Amino acid sequence: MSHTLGLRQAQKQKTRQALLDAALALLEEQSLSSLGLREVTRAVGVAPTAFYRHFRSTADLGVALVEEALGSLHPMIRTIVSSAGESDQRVERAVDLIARHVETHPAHVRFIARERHGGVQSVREAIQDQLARFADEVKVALAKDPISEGWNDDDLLMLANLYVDQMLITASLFLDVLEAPQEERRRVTQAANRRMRLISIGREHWLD
Amino acid sequence: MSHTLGLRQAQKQKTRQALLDAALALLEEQSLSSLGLREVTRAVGVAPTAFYRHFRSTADLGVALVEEALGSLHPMIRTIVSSAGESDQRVERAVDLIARHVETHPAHVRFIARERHGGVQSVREAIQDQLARFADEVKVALAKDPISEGWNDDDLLMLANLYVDQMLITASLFLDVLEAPQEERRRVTQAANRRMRLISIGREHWLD
DNA sequence: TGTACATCAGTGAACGCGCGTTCACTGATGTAC
DNA sequence: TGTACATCAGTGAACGCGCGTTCACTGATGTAC
Repeated sequence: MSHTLGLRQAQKQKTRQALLDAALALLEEQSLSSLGLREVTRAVGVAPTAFYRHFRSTADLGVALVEEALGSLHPMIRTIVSSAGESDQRVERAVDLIARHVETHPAHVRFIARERHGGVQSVREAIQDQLARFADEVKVALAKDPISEGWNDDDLLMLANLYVDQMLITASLFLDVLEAPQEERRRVTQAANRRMRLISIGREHWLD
Repeated sequence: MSHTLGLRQAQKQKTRQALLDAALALLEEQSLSSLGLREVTRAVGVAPTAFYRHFRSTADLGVALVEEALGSLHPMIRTIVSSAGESDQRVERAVDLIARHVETHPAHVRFIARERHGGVQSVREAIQDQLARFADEVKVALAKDPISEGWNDDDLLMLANLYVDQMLITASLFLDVLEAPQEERRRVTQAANRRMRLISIGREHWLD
């Protein structure tokens, strides 16, 4: 028999998740630095004091949201960078994966885009940490690619960071057209594809 | 004789500018959506009610800050894109200009990076508007460059947007190392140069 | 299985505080003659 | 130049409100025997 959580622990997790979910929803229309603890508990339907059983502050909750939002991205990153095939097809597949992720996790993406340069230091740092990890993962994957033969470490990391930033920019562009007609979303997709393709071309001729 | 402002108008402008300056300073450590009108007037040394003589709300003040911050960038953009010479030298000059701008206007740069995806809609829109104008300026300049022969309009705009985003990312990287030892700032400069160079290379081979 | 005690997630009252906004005001500046 | 009146940037008191945090509490869940 596996060790299940126990009623008390399970209920606690449920409340904690409800607080995270409510906060994420409230953060669609404001920044973390203006999010109130009472707002969050009100949305969940618990007493304000219950908040302290789970988080020290809204900044602390924000750090937890970073883990939630960017933790779920690791698998996607891996899928993208390990994808095989012709260059243009890989680009299209990557952009498509990003578009799908934005459609399924819009609030997470908005949160990261907003708080990456936001007003709460601990959250900014948590995001930078995770993005640095992504860049490292991407770098390792790039190093394995035959195209990268002869590349030095600094250049690989540079390209990895460029890809990560590009991924975030692309995600944020898709966010802006989430509710827009398909025609406009198509235009964003094509612009994103072209951007990525230009970077790929630069990559292919880097050592010329 | 030119028409000077009159004592009353001049004093009003001075107070208004003091409010903008105080707000910009306060925004180094928080987001606009949590900036209080009383905070700003307290920092300036006027009564809270004086605020309303100049702005309807802090969001309104934010829009004014966008004009101030991005208005001052137009000349820099023009200098960068109209610069002549060998590709690598142009890249270095551009990165250097960005670094200098960040050193002389750190608070403006931070404000734009923070509020570009921040929690106040009217400010986000004002920033997107100005960035779209930048992209258009850059596009026009790119079109004049012989390298762009054979490029279609969509691709020119794509590249212009890529440059504008890259400029902001670079500026934000310099912001993070403003207080760091010169060695680290040098590393950021070189990484930024490499990024821009890779994009240049992609540009040169776009029509291959 | 039953009992006695410990734990602890969530409660609810209370606090002092700073907020945005209103209002009637003051007094220096501007204008008309 | 002087006078009488209008304008309006900035004032200061007052308001109702929601905030974060404290505290002692309750009662369901967990544990030891």
